[in-house]
Amino acid sequence: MLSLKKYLTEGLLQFTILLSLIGVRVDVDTYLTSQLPPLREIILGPSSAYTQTQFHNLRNTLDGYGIHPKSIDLDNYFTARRLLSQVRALDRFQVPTTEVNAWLVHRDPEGSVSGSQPSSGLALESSSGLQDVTGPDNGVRESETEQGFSEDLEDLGAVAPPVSGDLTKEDIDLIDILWRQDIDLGAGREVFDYSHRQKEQDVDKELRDGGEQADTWAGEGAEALARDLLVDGETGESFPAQVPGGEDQTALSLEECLRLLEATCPFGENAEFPANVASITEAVPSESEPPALQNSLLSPLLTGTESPFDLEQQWQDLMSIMEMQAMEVNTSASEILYNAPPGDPLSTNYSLAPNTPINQNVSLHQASLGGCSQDFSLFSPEVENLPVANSSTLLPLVPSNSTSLNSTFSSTNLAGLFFPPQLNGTANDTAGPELPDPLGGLLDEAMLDEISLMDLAIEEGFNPVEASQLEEEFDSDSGLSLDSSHSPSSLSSSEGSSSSSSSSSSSSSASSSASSSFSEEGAVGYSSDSETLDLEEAEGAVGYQPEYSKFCRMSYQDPSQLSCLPYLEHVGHNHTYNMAPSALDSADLPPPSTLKKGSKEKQADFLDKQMSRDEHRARAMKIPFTNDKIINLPVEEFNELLSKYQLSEAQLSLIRDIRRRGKNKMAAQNCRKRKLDTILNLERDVEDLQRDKARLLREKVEFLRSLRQMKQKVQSLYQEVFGRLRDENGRPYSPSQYALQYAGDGSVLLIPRTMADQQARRQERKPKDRRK
DNA sequence: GAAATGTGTCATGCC
DNA sequence: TGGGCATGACACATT
Repeated sequence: MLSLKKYLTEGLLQFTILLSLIGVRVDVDTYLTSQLPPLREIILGPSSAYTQTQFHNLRNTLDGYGIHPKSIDLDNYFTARRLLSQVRALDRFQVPTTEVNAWLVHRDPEGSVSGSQPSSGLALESSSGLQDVTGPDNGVRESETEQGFSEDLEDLGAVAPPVSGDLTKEDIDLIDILWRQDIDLGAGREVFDYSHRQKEQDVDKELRDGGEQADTWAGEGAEALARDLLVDGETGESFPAQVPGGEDQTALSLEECLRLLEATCPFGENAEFPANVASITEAVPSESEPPALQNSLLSPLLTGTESPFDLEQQWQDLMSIMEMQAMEVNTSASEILYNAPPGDPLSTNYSLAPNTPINQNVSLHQASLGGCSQDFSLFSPEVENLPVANSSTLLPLVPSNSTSLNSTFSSTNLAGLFFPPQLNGTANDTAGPELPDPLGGLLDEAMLDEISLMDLAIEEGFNPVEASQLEEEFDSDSGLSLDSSHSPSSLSSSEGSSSSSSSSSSSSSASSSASSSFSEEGAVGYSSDSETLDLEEAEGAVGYQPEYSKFCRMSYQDPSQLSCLPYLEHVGHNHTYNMAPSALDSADLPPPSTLKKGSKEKQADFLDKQMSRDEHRARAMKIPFTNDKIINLPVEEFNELLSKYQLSEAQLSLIRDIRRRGKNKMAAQNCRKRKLDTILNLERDVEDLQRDKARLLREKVEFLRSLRQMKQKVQSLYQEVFGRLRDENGRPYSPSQYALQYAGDGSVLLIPRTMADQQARRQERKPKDRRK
């Protein structure tokens, strides 16, 4: 999440500045797809909703087991997790909007990427920007890009005031947003102001001189904070007010980007994405074909038997494939994307789907890559030699009974999905448009299978947003509530409560909550009406040892660092699922040094606040053993323990309640943990299924391509054979009167066209009947 | 102040 | 039958 945040922020800022420099107003929110969190959240930090659930999600992941959420080792874990997810992401095809932006900015300088390169189909397969996003060297490139942005941003942060003089108001606003982000990360705007920081240090010095020993931690914390602010550990941003050469770098970066924009300006104005393929084809540098040749595009395979199609279903099929591409198309999918057969409308739509993230920035795409022609040039070179199957030329060539199909497809060029232009392009004049389709039935069957496959895929519709969110969840290292407790506000409030007497606001609130719960419990029959919270009395309880088991219960592995800090005492959530009580006990023991500092009263007050209600009750009832024992001892030992003491009925009742509640509490924790595990497992399963689905769809596309190639071969052979046939007079047969018929034994027969049509119709009915 | 989330507790059912 | 566990539901605290 942080990397996304950083990446988005940096990319958006730089890009918006560039656009604003050329007078284009940018509403950055519109560039965010639904799979990204709101811009505000990305810039200002994740919401609490995200931060709170991270513990469980991470802890419950396979490699997250054993790491306590409050453990400082979690940082290492998060780092490892992030790296792991980056590695895993290598086989994903995800095109966040801003990544496309970065690709654009970095494409042009390489020079004229163009859509006119003859071998771009292959060349771009290895070097196209989209491929870069997921390619093996993606990490390197991305990091380079990120670094570039980061440097620029650092410079912006460092020298923003002088630069902003030349910037527009929007630029300043964006820089302001960045500052706010830094503020959110703990660095105030004044951090950028050297004089202000100096002032702050002076104030700190004064405070230290004042000799506030109780605030030692705060002073050190503030000092450390001030030190840390120089380099933000979270984002890697540097905040120093002066960075040598920073201004030059910024200027260079802006200049470079301006150059890019100048180069792409003509396309940049064309912000509107072409709504259909027809408009795209206009942009394609297509070679004009003579009408005769275009007429030959019609395949004899395209007989009326292939219509009518369910157009809506076809469209849904395409959308499902596009969805797949948007959600999770891995490298091989992108390979398909750019290796698809010429004119493959699937591929065309991959690039042009209005719902894909790429198209959010389509104008930019066009800007730097020379318009949509790039999309076509990405395919195999053959397509460039073909007239892009303009439906308007295709339309009249199709047999009359399929006009409905083509009239609908005419605007979208979808017909090519099932009627490959490549196939059409190889047709010769002799075959002509009126050649029969001897394989019509067979291929129809295949098509029907395709469609049913697509149906299957559509029914499994999945949400790309979820996958990305899931990844973000796994990747996020901002979910530590410890972090939130480090905030200045919590620091100050906890300081106040810890340094004050037992009547401090926080302690009184804790006490009041405890006492209120007593009365509440009393109302439901617990024998705790007369319980008091008098600590002195409790300490005098028979055999009662003030246990530290719940002292600083928020801590875990390093109590000396994390526990017992005053600012942690209001962290309400425990997150100690599955922790053995003994582990909790040993881990929760406060270091002696901490105990030395406070007076007895403070300790008692603190203990009092940390104790659970049942501990309060046990203390009040003078229960002679610890709650841990009550809860965790086996039944036999527990009964033995009870028999050792002379306990009143009320005490026994309380002990049994404590045991019951304690057991139930652990059970509830386990139950919740199991729930979370189940959810995570389900998420993983969904991911796996989505991956399988994407793979199947890719395979289907491959099969379609193979089928198309087979059709082409068959068509070529058909035309060749038919063209060589001569009647007894040595004249070629007319394709309007005769057709070749493939027999079951492999022989080929020349039959009258009428007969062939009848057979074709018969074969058309067969699959329909089978469907019924 | 509302919503989301975490936690403790109770009731209930099952083993 | 009692103990323990699992879980839904609820209340409350916290964010």
